[in-house]
Amino acid sequence: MKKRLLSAPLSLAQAHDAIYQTVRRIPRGRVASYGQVAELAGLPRRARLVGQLLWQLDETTDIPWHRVINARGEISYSPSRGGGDVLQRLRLEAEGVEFSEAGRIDRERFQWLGD
DNA sequence: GTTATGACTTCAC
DNA sequence: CGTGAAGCCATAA
Repeated sequence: MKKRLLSAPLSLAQAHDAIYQTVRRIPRGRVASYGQVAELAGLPRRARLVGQLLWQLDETTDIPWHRVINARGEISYSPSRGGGDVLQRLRLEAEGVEFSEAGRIDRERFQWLGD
């Protein structure tokens, strides 16, 4: 019998699809963390995979990638994003999401709780 | 097979 | 609230 570890029922292709579908469900003006997206997609502990997938998206995608933030309620800034991180904040503010002085989002008010 | 890296998360100070 | 260390998982070399 083949070794079977906990919960890996999906192939990578299916996992990617599940994550994209989940991100698409995030309502306008709301945000979700990477870990939350992974969990809602049925992929617990795959937060880093979510980030990796979003990194592959181009500018013409219809996926609201800007509504995905880290668990601290903050945008994940990184040199590898080439300025895309700044764009993320602008897009969120355009949807009515407020940032604290420290550049953080109040999760109690703006985090998406699911459906 | 091992090692290093990263749009992450959690816990301990 | 800020920092650092450890854990985690997929990918690339």
